[in-house]
Amino acid sequence: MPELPEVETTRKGIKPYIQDQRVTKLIIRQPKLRWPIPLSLHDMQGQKIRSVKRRGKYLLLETDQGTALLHLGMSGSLRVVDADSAHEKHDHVDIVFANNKAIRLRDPRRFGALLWTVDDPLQHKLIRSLGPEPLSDAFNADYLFKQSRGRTVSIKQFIMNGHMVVGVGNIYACESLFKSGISPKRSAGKVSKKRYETLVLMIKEVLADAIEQGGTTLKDFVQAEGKPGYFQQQLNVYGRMDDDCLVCGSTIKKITQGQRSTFYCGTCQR
DNA sequence: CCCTGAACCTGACCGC
DNA sequence: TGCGGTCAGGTTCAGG
Repeated sequence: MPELPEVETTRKGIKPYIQDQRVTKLIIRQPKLRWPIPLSLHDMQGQKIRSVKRRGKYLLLETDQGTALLHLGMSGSLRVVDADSAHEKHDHVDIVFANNKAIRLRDPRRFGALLWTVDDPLQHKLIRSLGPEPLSDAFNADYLFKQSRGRTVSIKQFIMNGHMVVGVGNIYACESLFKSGISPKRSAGKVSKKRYETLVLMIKEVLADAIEQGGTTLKDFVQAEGKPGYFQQQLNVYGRMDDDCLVCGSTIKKITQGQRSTFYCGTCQR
């Protein structure tokens, strides 16, 4: 489910409820996520949330004693609920706060993660080697062009690689390439500098627009307060196989790249 | 280092 | 209604 805009939407949604709030209780109904939830996470109890940050698709809940790292995987969502409200299937964790609110992690497929680190979270193994934030100045055409030289992978898989740039998942990779007029099949190493200029701009534009719209709700993404996102109304190619291209009218195609579906317009994208 | 494909897991949907 | 196959918004890891 969640790419960067959905995670950022979630971050913004939970922050007002938990910033400076003290964790009173941790309820772990299912510890088996991508990795087991560590017992040390209980050290979070009694701590105040000092900041609610995001790095790539990871949420960082910082306290004085350590930081919770939270990833939503493919099917995860976080909602703010009343602490005593009834949980449903796949509601694996509640982090309960002194204000009687809780953030509740639901993740049917359990590809998400919830970890605890007492060290600098940015130096954590999973975070350390991540590429730049797509909306930062560090993510620019010079950088991406240099990284791409000599690489034979498709441009689509290249921009989805979190070590190159974080946060660009399957939907927004497809959409950014469409807006850039670049074929998803082209080798990353053969894309010109000029086209990387465009691509970087389009990635930034698509992600920023999606954040403004509260993310994309395909089936079950919800914001922290339970509302869906609205960016799906602006999708040009994702999920539109056999539909007409909104720009040129030709038929949108679907192929598989790196075990993921890619949607594109063979006329607009070269 | 680079690339590819398996693995992790559940649920929805489709065709028979 | 049931059954099997396919697909799904992510990422790590093993092997070549």
